[in-house]
Amino acid sequence: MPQVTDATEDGLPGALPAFAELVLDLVERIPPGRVMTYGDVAEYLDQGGPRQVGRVMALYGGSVPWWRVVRADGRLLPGHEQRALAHYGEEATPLRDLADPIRVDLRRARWDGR
DNA sequence: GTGCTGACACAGG
DNA sequence: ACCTGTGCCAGCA
Repeated sequence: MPQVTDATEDGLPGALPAFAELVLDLVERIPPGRVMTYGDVAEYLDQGGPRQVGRVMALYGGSVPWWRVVRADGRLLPGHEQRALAHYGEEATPLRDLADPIRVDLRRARWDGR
């Protein structure tokens, strides 16, 4: 059926919470070389908060370009820096440093959905 | 219903 | 650069 099932009801197995769907959809459409902060994602969706976004990413982030979602400081996910750095190299994401805590240059890489 | 947890943000030290 | 406390909201035992 061409109709889109409302995933708000998690009665079906494999169905994700509505908020999770929104977050994943948004993250998936972040263009290469760009990033969004957790707070930005929540603000863009106009619901939930940074923590909820983080939780969704922790659970389902494995299916989306999670490296395009960083902290407000531009810092990467602890433990995944190496992984994200490899992607940044491919997507030419502007970085601020390479020695100290690897940080993204939000000044240029921040994506606001436009 | 309560309480803890979490891939956060911000302010202070 | 680091850690701590507080506020925020959703999911789960």
